Amino acid sequence: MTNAQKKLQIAPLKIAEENTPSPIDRKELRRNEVIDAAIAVFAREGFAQATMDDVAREASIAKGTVYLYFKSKEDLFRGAIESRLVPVAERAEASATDLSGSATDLLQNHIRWAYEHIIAGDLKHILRLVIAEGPRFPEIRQFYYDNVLKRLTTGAISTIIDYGVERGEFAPISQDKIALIVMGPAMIAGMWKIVWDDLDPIDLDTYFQTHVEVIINGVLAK
Amino acid sequence: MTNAQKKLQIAPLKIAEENTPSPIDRKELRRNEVIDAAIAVFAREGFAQATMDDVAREASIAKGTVYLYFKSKEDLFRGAIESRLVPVAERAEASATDLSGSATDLLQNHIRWAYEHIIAGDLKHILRLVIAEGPRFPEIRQFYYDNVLKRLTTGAISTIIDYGVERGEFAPISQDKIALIVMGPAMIAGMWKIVWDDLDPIDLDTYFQTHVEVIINGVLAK
Amino acid sequence: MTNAQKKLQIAPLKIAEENTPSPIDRKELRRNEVIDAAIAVFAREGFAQATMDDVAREASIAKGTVYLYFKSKEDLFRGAIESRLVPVAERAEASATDLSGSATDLLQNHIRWAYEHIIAGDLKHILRLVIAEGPRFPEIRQFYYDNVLKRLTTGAISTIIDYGVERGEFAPISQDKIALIVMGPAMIAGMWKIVWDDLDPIDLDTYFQTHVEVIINGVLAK
Amino acid sequence: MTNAQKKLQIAPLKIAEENTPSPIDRKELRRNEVIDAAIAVFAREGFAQATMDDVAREASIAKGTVYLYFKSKEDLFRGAIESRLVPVAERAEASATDLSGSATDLLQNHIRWAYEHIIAGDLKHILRLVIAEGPRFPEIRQFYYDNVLKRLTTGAISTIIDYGVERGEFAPISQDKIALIVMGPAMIAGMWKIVWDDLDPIDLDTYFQTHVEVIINGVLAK
DNA sequence: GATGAATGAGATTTCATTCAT
DNA sequence: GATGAATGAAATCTCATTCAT
Repeated sequence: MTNAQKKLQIAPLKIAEENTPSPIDRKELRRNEVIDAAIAVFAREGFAQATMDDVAREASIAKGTVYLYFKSKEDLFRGAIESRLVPVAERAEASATDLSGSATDLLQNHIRWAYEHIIAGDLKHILRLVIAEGPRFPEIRQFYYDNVLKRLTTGAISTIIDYGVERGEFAPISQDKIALIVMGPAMIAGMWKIVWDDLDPIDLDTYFQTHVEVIINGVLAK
Repeated sequence: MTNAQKKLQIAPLKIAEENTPSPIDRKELRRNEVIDAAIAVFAREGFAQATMDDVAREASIAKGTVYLYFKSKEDLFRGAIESRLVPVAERAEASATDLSGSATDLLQNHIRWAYEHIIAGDLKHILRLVIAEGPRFPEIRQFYYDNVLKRLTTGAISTIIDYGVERGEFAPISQDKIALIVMGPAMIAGMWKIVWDDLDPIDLDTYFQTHVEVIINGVLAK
Repeated sequence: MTNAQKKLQIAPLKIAEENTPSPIDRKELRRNEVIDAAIAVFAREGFAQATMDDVAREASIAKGTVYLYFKSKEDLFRGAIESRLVPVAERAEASATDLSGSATDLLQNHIRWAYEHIIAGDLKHILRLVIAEGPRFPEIRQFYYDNVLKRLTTGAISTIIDYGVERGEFAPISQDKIALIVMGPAMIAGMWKIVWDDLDPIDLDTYFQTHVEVIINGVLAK
Repeated sequence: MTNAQKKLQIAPLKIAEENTPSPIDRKELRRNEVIDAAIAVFAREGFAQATMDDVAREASIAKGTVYLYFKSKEDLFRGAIESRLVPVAERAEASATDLSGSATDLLQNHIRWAYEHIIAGDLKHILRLVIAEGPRFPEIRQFYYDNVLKRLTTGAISTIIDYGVERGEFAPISQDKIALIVMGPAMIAGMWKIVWDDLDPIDLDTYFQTHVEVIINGVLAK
């Protein structure tokens, strides 16, 4: 693509539609506000300790209103977590498609992506909630497995590893949970940031560097 | 009474009476029973969802009896977790004293120890409880940090790594949380066994093997 | 819309709807219902023996509803007693303003007022509750002192006595608790009516007569 | 009685019997210790708030031991109060026997006695307990009435007043509760000392003086 | 007789959920 | 649709009473 072409390419105007959104959009919008509030409260308090009042207050609505969008507290918990995981799942899906070039680079980029989007962002709280409440919420546990962990273990990372092994770039590894070994240090860093960071903070940049070095050295063919 | 008489006085044989322990022992014993029950219930239900009735029923005692040993549910939670961590802390303390021979072997043994005692045993539940409830229980978070994590990060593993680096056996690594990177895969495997093992089980033996291989290759000097 | 139109716009008549009070009024109303029930129950059972269930049942509402208006049983006790004392305090305040004419008449009227409003009415129960629970409720003790007893001892009666002494109508008396001596017989009659009246009833009319005669004879200058 | 006689009158030696009292005495002794502890605790906490543990601790015995002497908390309350009232009742009985000399003096001495033994001593706490709990303990209410109030209203004071009226010393008064009017200021002073004395203390000496002056002036014939 | 661990009924309080306005 | 007052089931915790030692 030349510069000339670039200049001609004009994105369509994004006109901010401030005026009344359609009823459906409005409902969707409000639902999302409730979810945002719910995630904030659940992350802060945990599922059992959080109250519907907390959620309503966080969303600046009345308690009864929450029940217009979710039929129970459990339903809200499931809905909130699931809605947050969908984008991750989609991106995770997309990311492992083009297997080309250095497997080392692919792996490193993938780990970086996890740090940037999960560990440094809000999604680490979802992981913690699932670890904390998963045993009591089979649906959530299942959903997290289907959308995150399965994609991790049988998808993305696992695929890259296989690709690296095929190329002779990585040592031969036959371990269906290799993705957990590769990503474990990142996940634990996320938990640490939530629970212990104020006692003894992790510097994510250097931690990430060391993590990548150790793991990639660890899988490289000798 | 004369000295002669004194000398003749022979203390009666102390026959170990197994059936009636001293009151102090009995109290300690009962306290431990309550703790065992509490750990089981908290591991199953989480702190907030667990009820004192559950704990009492698990220990086959009346609800009020629990309050003879712990003054509140929170106190029971703290007491139970702390009592379970003391032995770990002590063993962890002792384990890193003799730095001799191959750093690789030392490291491998240490990782094996963690799998055998924490991941394969009950202690993984403690880790999960601390991740789940830590933010709401500063004392527990602190206690876990002081007795487990600090010993892990600044003690044991960290010491072995330094030793390996000095010997030229390991590549130079300067990362204060290296222990987390080294142990992360094990910790996450523990969480997995609690939450997702029935959906997709981890074979701990082979997982451990791969974990050790990758990590030790990862830290070895080239 | 033009100005002309605006002028023609006439606000609809506000017909006082007695059946649907404003939300604020309703809330205040309900709060008062709870207080009425609470006073009845506390007077009957005392603070410690009264249960929140009793109060709720007396008010014909659910147990939880009481907690919408008072955050604890103690709070309800304080709130109920204080709300009952405000009118007394206000009237007591107003009553001692016009010092004119016979001090004897003023004093007699004041004692009569106490019999009519405190001893014959419900307020004697408040006095009993404060005597019974005061030591454990510093705030209530203080509140009763500030609003009733201080006004009695340094206000009202005390002022009338001083006025009578100045006029030469009463014998010189210097006793800061004279009001207690003057009102003591009435207060004790109130306690009697609550505790022993069914065993041996007091005829308040003649008791009041004798009380006034003795006390006024007692303070008159000879 | 002459001085000589006085000197000759020698009280018998009171030999302290430190060695094991008879079983019956010992039981009585222990029972009294429990009662002392109970009175102290009930006075401090009220009936409902006091716990059997408090009483046992105050008496330095085990909780179960209290039940060897009293079959329930209510029984202990009744027993403790009644045991404390017996001496008062007996003395009150004895005190009104010799009607001779000035009725004014008799009355004054009787009021003084009340201040010295009831208001300044511990017995004011019994009065408060009966006012506080009487409605819920018919037996106690009855007992206090029979042993204290009836003797007060139909006995002692009442008799002195009648005697004074007959002598022409007192104005004619026909009021069966005159004793309450006469003693009311003292009783209220007792309640004040328990509940409000730290906020605004009563000086009992001058209060007593004024009380006597006002009441005796109040009943004197003009 | 004395102990104090154990009991369990009953109290206070919370909070998810409903529903009249 | 939105509200928030009302509900009542269920939780924590207390404590009078019992009873094995």
